[in-house]
Amino acid sequence: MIQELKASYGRVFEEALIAEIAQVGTFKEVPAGHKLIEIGEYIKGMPLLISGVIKILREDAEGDELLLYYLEQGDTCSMTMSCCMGQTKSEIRAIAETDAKLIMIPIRKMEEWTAKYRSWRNFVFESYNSRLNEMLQTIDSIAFLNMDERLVNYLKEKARVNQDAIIRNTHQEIAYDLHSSRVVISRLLKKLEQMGKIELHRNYIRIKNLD
Amino acid sequence: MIQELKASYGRVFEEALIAEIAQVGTFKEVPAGHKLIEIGEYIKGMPLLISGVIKILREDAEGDELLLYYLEQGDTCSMTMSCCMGQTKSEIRAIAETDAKLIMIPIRKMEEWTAKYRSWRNFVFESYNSRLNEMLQTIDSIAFLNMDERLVNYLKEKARVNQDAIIRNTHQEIAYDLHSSRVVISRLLKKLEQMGKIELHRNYIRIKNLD
DNA sequence: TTAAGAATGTAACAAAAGTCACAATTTAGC
DNA sequence: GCTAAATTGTGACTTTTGTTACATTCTTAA
Repeated sequence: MIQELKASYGRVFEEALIAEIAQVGTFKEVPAGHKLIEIGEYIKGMPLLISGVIKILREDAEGDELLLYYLEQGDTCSMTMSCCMGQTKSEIRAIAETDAKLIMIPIRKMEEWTAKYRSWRNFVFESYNSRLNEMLQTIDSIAFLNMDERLVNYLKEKARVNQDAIIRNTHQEIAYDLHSSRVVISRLLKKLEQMGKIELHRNYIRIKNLD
Repeated sequence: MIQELKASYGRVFEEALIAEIAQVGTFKEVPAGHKLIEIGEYIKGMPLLISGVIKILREDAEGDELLLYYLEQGDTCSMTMSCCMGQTKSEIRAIAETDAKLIMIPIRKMEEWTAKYRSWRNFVFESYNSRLNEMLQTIDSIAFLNMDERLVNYLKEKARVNQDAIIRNTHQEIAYDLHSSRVVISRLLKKLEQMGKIELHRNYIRIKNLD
């Protein structure tokens, strides 16, 4: 565990903190598709992502979903932090987008380390920061863009986090993430294909040029 | 200044911190409509809101606006914090919704107090927390609700923060906040009036019953 | 007092997104 | 192989939202 910690967080945390994390943290490996946190659940610990991608979703009362953002290597879940602090239930769902490795930190350590380690404070603040900015981007998308532009951004972002020009999703799954309907997504994807920007196949989409 | 600080933050901060704030903070009083922060500006200090209401807006490249949330007594601006930390430009615009009193804290004190005062740490975390949750609510509104429901929520929230059943705005101003068009808002307001939920007047709206 | 500007009301139309229905094709399990 | 389920394509239609145009009323400033 120490090696993986150092690889991902060696430049972020000081030695002493790394050692503490290795001592109290528990290593966890989850497969793609695994649900890490469900809406309404109480949080057991705070995750530090070592490798892989986690997607964070919001859901409304009717069960309609919306993709908020992705967590990548070196990220943690601010929502989780906020839940830990207030002892409240989770407002979001977290699902492994790819196979992922992470380290779970017990909640009680958070406050302790915030007082003790400057690097931990910076990490926590920067993390909150990134999440706030990602939320702003999400808001920009749904407030200011049409569905065709949101779809293009979605495909780009998904290709980026997975480092793969092939999007392995059905139209229905994409529709869920964007909180739209399958028919609408199929229609817009077909248009993108006709423009030569993507290639459509069953169960996957090849990105050719989305600029 | 000490009295006002104690009234708003006496139960939040310990004595020693209150004294420090009084020492290094500068008191500021601004009228309704005053612009506190503009998008792209660098932040000079961190505001602690003593009284009044501040509205936080997002704007896209074309200049289209969207109301994100309101800050009330006891709140601070997490966006500002995040900007201070990273030395980046502001992502949002802040405008006084009512006359407001606030105390500006120099940036350099933030990191110092985070290490020194437990109550400051809690305050900062809770503040980030509140803002994340408000952003989530904003996302819920624009992603999951139709404009008529968003309008009702807007009127309710505005009446709540101003503690006034009279909304002193033109339809155009409401349209800007909701990122819609004046005609659409007029149309929906007229419907609400016909349902007996509000009364329309020139330059103001009286809320009768929005439940 | 009067003209200009601001605010609101409203009809007609256009665009974006969602819904329904059903066909065609592929895949998986028996 | 065969059937059922999953996936995609598409036409027709509805709903929601936005746009354009213009009338009416109120306010303000010359």
